[in-house]
Amino acid sequence: MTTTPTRQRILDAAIDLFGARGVDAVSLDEIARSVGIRKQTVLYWFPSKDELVDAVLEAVAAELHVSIEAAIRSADDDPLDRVDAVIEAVFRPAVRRPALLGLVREVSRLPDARADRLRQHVQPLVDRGVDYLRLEMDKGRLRQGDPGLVAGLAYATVTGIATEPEVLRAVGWKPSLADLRRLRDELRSFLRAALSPAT
Amino acid sequence: MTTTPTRQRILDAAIDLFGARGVDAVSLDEIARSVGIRKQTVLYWFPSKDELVDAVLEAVAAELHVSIEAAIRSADDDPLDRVDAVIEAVFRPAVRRPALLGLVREVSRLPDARADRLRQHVQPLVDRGVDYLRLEMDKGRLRQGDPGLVAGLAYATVTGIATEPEVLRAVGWKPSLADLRRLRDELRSFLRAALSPAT
DNA sequence: GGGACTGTCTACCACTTGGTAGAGAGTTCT
DNA sequence: AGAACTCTCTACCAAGTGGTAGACAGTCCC
Repeated sequence: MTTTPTRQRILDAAIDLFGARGVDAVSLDEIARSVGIRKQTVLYWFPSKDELVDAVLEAVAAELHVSIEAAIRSADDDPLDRVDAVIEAVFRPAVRRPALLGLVREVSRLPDARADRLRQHVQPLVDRGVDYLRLEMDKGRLRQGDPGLVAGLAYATVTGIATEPEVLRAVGWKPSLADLRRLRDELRSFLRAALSPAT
Repeated sequence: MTTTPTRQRILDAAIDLFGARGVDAVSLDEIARSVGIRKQTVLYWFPSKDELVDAVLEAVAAELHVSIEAAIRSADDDPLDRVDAVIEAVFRPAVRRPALLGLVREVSRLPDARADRLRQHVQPLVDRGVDYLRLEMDKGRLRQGDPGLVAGLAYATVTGIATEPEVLRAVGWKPSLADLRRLRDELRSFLRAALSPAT
């Protein structure tokens, strides 16, 4: 039998639930129920809720890391094309699993200690991205600005739009495949315009 | 005596706590404690937690509405200047009270019924904004695009950056007054570039 | 003065939370 | 065969949740 092992099933369910409604609002009982086991089995695999949260965040970070890394490597030299590739890399898994980016947002309400630990994990990726932006700005292939803040703003745009379906509904957007494509294209134009060098 | 009335003090505390940590993670007991009263007094003013949440959301929506409305009226004709003014209008109250935009984000995890009600409340403002963008796009004073999605993206950028201090810390930003100004200026350039008509 | 009203409180209640203790069934090792 | 190990379970528990009932003091109106 190749049934997914219990641990992984718990992790999957936790990603979806935590991402959709927040860590605090989801109980171990609810996670267990959605997997079809008892809460105590959850606590067997993850000795406490805190450790489950850690494991979930690490898994998500790793998944996005791999996806982004691959996108950058396969894109060609132009920095705007690379930005496109990263958007694509973040968008695809997020569509398959809408809760994923919601989880990223959960980080901002984590206790400091855990947030620090997670940031250390992601910091090298961030630093490389920022260095890259600075380099391309110097070359004149991206609009001048503070590379760190520009990176933060681009990130905010992508995660913001992906995690606030309410906003999109307010402007008449529906979660269909066609509208999803429209959104992706518009996001691409938006960021290209925001990042293109002044003419 | 002109001490703030109890009801208002409860509302203020609830805005801060809900905004910082989410509606689900904050108990009535905690709100009461932070005001210096008992939970039952909270329940006297707001018959249930749900009604408190409603009141909090409505108060925040009203505050932002007024602030944005005033900013638009006082800005001059150029659409990019008006966008600047709106950013300023959203930024200033958000700095004075960091939890404010966090609360806006809470909307996306509200039960549908409540979210709908709140959206109805804000819909006219949104519609006017989108119509305005469309008009200026037609005049060629803003970059062409889907006005609704562009509005959503700009909104996502502003609220995203304001509600994710973790991200900013990762790129070396500190919550000082000088850095705050740098952030505001960078946000302004970013959105100007994203919205300016193609040359 | 006496009743109605207002605002805050204490005392509970049923329910849910994260977590502990340990039983019991299968499997693996020797 | 039997010991050790792995996994899932039932049975609890203390603490906290949103909410109800009603006592009590002060003020206002007649």
